Amino acid sequence: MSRAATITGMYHAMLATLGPSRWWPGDTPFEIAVGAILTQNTNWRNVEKAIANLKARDLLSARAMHALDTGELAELIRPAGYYNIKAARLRNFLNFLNDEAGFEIESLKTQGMDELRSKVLSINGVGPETADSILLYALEMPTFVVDAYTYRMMDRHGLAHEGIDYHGLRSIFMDALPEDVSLYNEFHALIVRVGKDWCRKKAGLCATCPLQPFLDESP
DNA sequence: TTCCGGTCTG
DNA sequence: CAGACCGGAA
Repeated sequence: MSRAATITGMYHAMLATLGPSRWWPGDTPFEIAVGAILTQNTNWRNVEKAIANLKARDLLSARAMHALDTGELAELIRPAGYYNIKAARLRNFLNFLNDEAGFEIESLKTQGMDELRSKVLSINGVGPETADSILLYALEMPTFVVDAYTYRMMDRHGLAHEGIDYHGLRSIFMDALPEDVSLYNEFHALIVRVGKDWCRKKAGLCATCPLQPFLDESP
């Protein structure tokens, strides 16, 4: 089976076993973008507490957050961890939104994806995973999100050569799949669920994993 | 007490 | 390349 067919098969196996994910957690594109930054190197549960702090004070808007000083913002997002550096990164993102979109994140949708992606990547504190999360989940643009779970899953299944970088792995998915926002959204969500519950960093639970049929040693 | 997870800087 | 940045779950 070709790698592309295998990847497609893994998607259908995960979807059949786990059901649809209904991602991304977030009520608005802006909230989703904030969540994408807060979740860097952090479990989503911690991010939810930080988002709740902002919501409880009616501060979950670009203008309101921009008006906070970085120290206040840091305290509010404290539960997400790395709160000092993330406050600075959020500020960089808010400045970008102000300059590029007049604080209206959805106005970014009029830009071409590749051009916008490189602009977002140029924000200090926004790396490739965060950029793709914002483009895919907040702006509904067809870019594939790669994360630590994606690396691990592909490595364990022998589908990514050692030392492959972010964009190499992203290309594997985007070359194998049709350009489809809903598909990329659901695929990443399923990978996260499998990564957390089966393809764990230590002691992967391969025997009961939805992707067990795709392991090399399996029949 | 250890484990887990992105990005930047040195 | 390694180190810095953090909280919460296991």
